[in-house]
Amino acid sequence: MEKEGESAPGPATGRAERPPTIYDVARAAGVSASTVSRAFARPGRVNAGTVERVRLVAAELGYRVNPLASALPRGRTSMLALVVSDVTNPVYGEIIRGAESAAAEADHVLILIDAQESVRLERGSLERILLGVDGVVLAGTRMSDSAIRTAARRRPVIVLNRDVADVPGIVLDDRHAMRLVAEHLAELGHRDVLYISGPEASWVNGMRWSGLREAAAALGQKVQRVGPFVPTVEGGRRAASALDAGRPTAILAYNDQQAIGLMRVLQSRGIRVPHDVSVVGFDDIYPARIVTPGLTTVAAPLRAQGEAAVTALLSSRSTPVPSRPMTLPVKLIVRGSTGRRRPLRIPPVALP
Amino acid sequence: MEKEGESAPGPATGRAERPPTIYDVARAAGVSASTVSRAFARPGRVNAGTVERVRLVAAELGYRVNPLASALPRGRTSMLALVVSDVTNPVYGEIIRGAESAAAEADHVLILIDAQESVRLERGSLERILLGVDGVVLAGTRMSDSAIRTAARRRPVIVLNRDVADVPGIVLDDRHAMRLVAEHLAELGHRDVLYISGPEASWVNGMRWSGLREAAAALGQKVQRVGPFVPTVEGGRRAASALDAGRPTAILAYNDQQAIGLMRVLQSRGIRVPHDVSVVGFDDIYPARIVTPGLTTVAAPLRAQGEAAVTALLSSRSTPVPSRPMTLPVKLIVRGSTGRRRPLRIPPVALP
DNA sequence: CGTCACCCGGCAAGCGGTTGCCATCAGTTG
DNA sequence: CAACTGATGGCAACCGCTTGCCGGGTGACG
Repeated sequence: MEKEGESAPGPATGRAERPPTIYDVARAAGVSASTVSRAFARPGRVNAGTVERVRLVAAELGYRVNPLASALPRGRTSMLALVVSDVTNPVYGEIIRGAESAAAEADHVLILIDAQESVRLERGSLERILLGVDGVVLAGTRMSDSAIRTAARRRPVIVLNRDVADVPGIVLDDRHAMRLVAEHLAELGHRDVLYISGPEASWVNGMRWSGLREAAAALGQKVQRVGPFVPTVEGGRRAASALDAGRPTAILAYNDQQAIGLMRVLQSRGIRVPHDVSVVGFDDIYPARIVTPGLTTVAAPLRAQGEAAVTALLSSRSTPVPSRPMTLPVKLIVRGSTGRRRPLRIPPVALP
Repeated sequence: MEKEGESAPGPATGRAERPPTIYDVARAAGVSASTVSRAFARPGRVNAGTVERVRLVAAELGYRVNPLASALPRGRTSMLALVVSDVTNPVYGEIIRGAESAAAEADHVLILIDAQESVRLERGSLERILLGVDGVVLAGTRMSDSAIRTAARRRPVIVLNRDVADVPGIVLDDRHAMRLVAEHLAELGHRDVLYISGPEASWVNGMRWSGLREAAAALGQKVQRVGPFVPTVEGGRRAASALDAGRPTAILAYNDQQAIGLMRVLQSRGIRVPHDVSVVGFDDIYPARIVTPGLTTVAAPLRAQGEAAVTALLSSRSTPVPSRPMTLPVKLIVRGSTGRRRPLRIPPVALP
């Protein structure tokens, strides 16, 4: 692709003209179309000299193999899809990166679909491209288990952070994460923890809540939860209004976005973090380290998750579906938003 | 390997089996394949009752039109590509949203390509999908003008924030933006402004710098610039080391990411923003409003830009290429990072 | 010098839809 | 009642590329 036969015959800069096909190249090179095809698809099958000649002529003509046409008989497109529930969520940035690089390495292109938090849109887009790709990674999908299974029956699918029967998945060790959080808070003296729920349809939300309860129970902490709230900064802001409930000294949000939104409202109300209340997030997205104070949060190996997803997808043609999803490790990143427990004084607040 | 002519509209949850084609549906519905094709592609062309019957049978069989197969003879895939230089940059979030919704409205799917700041990857991916989509939006591309033109010759292309001859583009009113910034700073008494450069290859970087110089000259301000620095938070951090140069009382960064990185370093050095120095960004990405102090920045109509790009792309088949790129308006969002000029005292700093 | 295993290029049958063109057929029109 | 028209469905030729199969040409081997 660096040679780039820029010397295209059609100097017109307007719209596309009919691009050359293998037949055009074949004629110009004095060989048959099959030879041209082979020269590109399986060079070893053709005499080296012929390959070179064909390639040369092709370059002169500005020929490129038409991916659609070649995908049809082959049955494979060399394209993978990554469906995310919301591209504007920084969590996906790293996942995308990981997936993209693994795909590139395997000589596939990764196409990204943004569901914009809409199940309808998600299903629609998925439906449209499903047959056009070699496999799909579902990240943060809002679709039902059965819808996911239906898709998985038609093309290899791998789900992130969710356990769908018969569909391979990659999840985080939420249970362990919750233990880390509970222990950290316990060490700081916190005995009342509030959990801010994410979407009800979220599998991880359930995992985190039950993991937190379990860990807290083992440490003698009391936990409560409020929600659900949307997994965005705005959701965190809204959650602030539920704070009087339970008088927690520490709050764990479903994700960093919520935690950040929450902190902002608290601070604007004069409630100091972590002096008056500690806040913990989940994901360790970039903004978590630029807010003041820095957000204590659970770091997930997002990039690795993206890579693993694509790798698993590509190997799934040969490997049988493992019955249990792959679990990735997490760690706690302690920053400024958590501190020693203080006498509580959170006044009831209401949204403006 | 999938000949396996087993019976089975099989409920198996394994890998994909050979999906039904229009021929299968045709046989089951007692019509010809063309009728099935038309029942989906142009329902008006077939008797309403027949359409319904075909659709019913198709649903039972689980038939879906194969997008690849239908795209081949039609020459159109109903897919548009949006190539961004770096998905993790929040700027693109809104652009993607806008593009996505405009595409969805036109019944197209938007596929996203992340160039990961790599020209090689960008060209490679573009090359791979160019013939597989109906058009491409290039956002923040690092490719050369000639490479862009070459692509534009093969498929409709539209560039964002760049003016490439013969290729339609959508840019922001950088000149006006710079005037707004200069005036705002002038009102606050600033007479020395430092511009932090973005990538040299960036067209907008040049536009902004010249726009700033022009506006500043008209207001009797002195401007200097340092750089280039990468357009990320990290780039902003690095730029902090160049601050002693020129002793500015106000700094304009290439984008918000840099501005944020810069602010963080300044603050960690005990330099107060805006008390000691004012900072202005560009783009108005989400983090700009969650940092402390809030970042004064130029707001670009990103979403509208994404929408306009797709709209222009879809209509480009009929409309000739406008000689001048479309220009979108901008406005200045004043937050806490800019304030009245104070007696200067920025000590030289060096990176750790 | 006859055989045989390769090497190589060509032929042609698809892959799954789309669509121009034609044949029907029923309903109109004069 | 004949000529005419519009609605429908089928036929078959692609779209551009892949690939199983075939056969001529060669060098190696016996």
